[in-house]
Amino acid sequence: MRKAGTSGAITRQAIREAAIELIATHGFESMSLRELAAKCGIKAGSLYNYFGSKQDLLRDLLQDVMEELLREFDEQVRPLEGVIDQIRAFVRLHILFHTRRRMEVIIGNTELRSLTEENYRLVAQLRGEYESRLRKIIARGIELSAFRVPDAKVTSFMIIAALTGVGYWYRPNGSLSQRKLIAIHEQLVLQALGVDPAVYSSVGGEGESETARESRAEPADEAAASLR
Amino acid sequence: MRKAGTSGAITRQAIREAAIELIATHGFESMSLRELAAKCGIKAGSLYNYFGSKQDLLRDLLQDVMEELLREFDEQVRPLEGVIDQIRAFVRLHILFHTRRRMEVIIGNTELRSLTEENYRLVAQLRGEYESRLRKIIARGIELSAFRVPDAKVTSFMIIAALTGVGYWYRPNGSLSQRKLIAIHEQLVLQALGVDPAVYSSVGGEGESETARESRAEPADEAAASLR
Amino acid sequence: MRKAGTSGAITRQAIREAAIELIATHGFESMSLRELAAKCGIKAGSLYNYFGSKQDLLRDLLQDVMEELLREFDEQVRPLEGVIDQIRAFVRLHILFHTRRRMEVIIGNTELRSLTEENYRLVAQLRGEYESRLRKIIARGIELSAFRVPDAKVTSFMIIAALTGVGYWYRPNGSLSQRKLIAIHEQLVLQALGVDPAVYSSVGGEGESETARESRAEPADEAAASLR
Amino acid sequence: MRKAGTSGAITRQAIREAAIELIATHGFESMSLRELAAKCGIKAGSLYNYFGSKQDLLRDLLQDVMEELLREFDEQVRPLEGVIDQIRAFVRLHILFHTRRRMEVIIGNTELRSLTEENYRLVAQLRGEYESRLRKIIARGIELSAFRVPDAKVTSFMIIAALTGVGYWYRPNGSLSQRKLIAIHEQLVLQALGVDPAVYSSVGGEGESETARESRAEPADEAAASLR
DNA sequence: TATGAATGAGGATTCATTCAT
DNA sequence: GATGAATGAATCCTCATTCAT
Repeated sequence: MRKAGTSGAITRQAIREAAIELIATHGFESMSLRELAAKCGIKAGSLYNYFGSKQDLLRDLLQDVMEELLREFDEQVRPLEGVIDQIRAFVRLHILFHTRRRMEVIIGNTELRSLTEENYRLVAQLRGEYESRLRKIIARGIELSAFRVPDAKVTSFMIIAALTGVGYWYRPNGSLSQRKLIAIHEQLVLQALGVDPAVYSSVGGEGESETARESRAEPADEAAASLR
Repeated sequence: MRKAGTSGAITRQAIREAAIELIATHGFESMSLRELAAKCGIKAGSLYNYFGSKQDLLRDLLQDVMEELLREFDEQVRPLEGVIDQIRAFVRLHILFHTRRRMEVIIGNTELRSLTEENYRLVAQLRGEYESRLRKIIARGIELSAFRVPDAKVTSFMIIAALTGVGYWYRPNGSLSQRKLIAIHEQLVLQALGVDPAVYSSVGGEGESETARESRAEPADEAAASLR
Repeated sequence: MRKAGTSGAITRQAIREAAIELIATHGFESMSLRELAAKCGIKAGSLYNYFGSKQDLLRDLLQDVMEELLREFDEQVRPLEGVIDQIRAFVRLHILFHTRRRMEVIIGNTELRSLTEENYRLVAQLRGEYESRLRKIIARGIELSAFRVPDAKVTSFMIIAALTGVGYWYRPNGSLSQRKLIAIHEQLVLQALGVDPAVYSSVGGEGESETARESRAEPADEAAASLR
Repeated sequence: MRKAGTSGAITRQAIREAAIELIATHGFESMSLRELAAKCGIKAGSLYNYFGSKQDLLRDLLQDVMEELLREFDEQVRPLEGVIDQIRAFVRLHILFHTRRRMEVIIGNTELRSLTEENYRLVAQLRGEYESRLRKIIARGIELSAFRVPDAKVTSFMIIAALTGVGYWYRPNGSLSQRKLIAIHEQLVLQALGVDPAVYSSVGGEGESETARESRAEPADEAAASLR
């Protein structure tokens, strides 16, 4: 039977959003399809008009988020000239993305293990691609003597881990603005890369560091690896 | 009936180790008690001689690992005098702990959401304690003008996230030794804190930075947030 | 919406043929209407333009095949004079029908249990009719001393079972021609009825028995009660 | 929880018997495990203490019945000397087995299609073995000129089909005794094989044919391919 | 201590069927 | 005639847990 006034496209979007929230908070295995369906106002069986299996749903979510992240990288980071500007743009992109779509990103980190072997490879390849792009920037910065770090690969892992962590404790309505958040992490990352403060502070402008020092940020008391 | 030669203590230890491995690789919800029991050579029902419920088992694991981590912090970091030495010791402790007991640590990050409300509070409090200790070091470093970072809290989160990431890609038999791993991260963290290289390199000694630069590290190709 | 160029009659025939094949190979309960629809190039819901329910479809198939069989009996067997000629014609009819329409016939044997009580009675009555006609021939042959068997009813069941079995192992492109198949079974059935070989061999002509003895038949290795 | 006084062995046997009856009457696909469990006085989940899957249960039943049939063949038919005595013993064995264990035998014929490919091969091999043994007797009889039939393989299929049919219409409490049933089929089969009546009637003794002719057998009105 | 047998609740998934469009 | 979207009931199966033995 078909409810009057419903459209497939609307239901599809509702499923996507409900799934993201449920998986991010309870975990993929803990999310029952009954629960998901209820959140969308349909019955469990009807979900199968929209995906082939629970596993397919997860794969779609993880793949989509990574492809979107790569697309934004290509738009916002790749075209820039200097490595310092690229790192700045990367920090900005990563943090904005991880706060704007934090639930999807958490799923992307936490639920990899719930993918089948084949789907895992598919998504891991995209994640590898992202890390690889950062690594190339760092490697170039080392060659140009702009950065002073011993290992591009380990450094790229470290930066991604550091920035990704933000998504776990950031609260949308907290007192720490995204602008300040980005400014703080630009400084931390550039310092970690061994960039001379004289160089980067003159570029960033806007006096974020002073502002940030005054900020009365109230992030979560612990940086849990899960939502609550 | 009791199998000859088995002692409760041995079985208890076997359960602990098997559970850590299963949870780290498959996730807590995905680990069935039948599977766990089979790995220990007993039947599912017998597990209940060793714990009250699956939830209890998880709480015990998460609590134990955090208490041990705090104990090591008290021994190895707190007694030191200078904030730079303390940070160095912290990096060393955190990385050694996260590579030595990486599976327990992964569980500690990933399975928080599977704890009941009450157990979550208990474990979160311990994790908060750990982060708070690092934050105090950073705050003191800022006051002493040894560190140049805008926000102690955000910085502590960032450092913990950065170092914790190591546990996800580190492979015990990889070509990157623990010593080098620590050296690299000491440099990255101290730089991030804005410490003058002239200061810390004279202290570290042992020439890690040169060595590390030559290292042919082969960590995993992607830094997945799960074991495989 | 209506696809251009499709006509209801064509779709109706496609459904019939697809259903016969699917039921014969997978069984009625195992055939899903989605599967059936897909085989016909339509969607499941559209099937209901052609039948009232899955049960109706089954009843139609089983009823049609039995009515056709009875019609052919009336044309090819009933008009003959001698009981031996009638048995010969019966064997020929039954085998031709069971090889030509073997899938429908298999359904007729196997899926009776999937009929509702009411539909079962309807189809069983037709099947009883068919057996009853053979029984009457046999009974008349016993009276005329043409046949020497102890029980007409049991004998009729036995002959039908024997001949029906052919449909399960016969392969359309096997090396055993329908003509030989019929000749062999004519001999077996007439012998079973106790007919004097001197009598029937003179009638049959065409020298099948010699030919048949030379045949290099390769039927399936086992006579399974299902298609594969 | 364990009900006081229950034993696994008893439940196992109850499951076997209930499954045979349900599958024979409703079909394998139509038998729900809830229904099966209810018939055994347990809950559906408990069935899995006794088999790995519904498919395993079916395979076990089909395999067991064929292995038992082959065992009885080895005991009762193979040791005999003359081919006529062997055929007699075969008819007796087959009919006794197919009336005594008729429900298992029906499953064996009807549910082959519900086996997975692998299990099908396993059971089909046993069925092929049984047919092959009969074929060898017939082939020897042809060589010895004891039988006059054109094709040993087709004849073996025909005889098995003819005798197997009995299981479908035989009613345990009908007026046709097993002794008479066997006598009738001995006659039909030996006649079909072209054995001279003078030969076999002198051997069989006991005057079954007269007795049988008087019998007022009331088998089912139609010989359905399923139980009702 | 350990086990085998049981439970009851819940899991994902499939299905025939309906009906507004 | 055909479809896409929905339903509700049913499917097999798995699970943590219990308890008499």
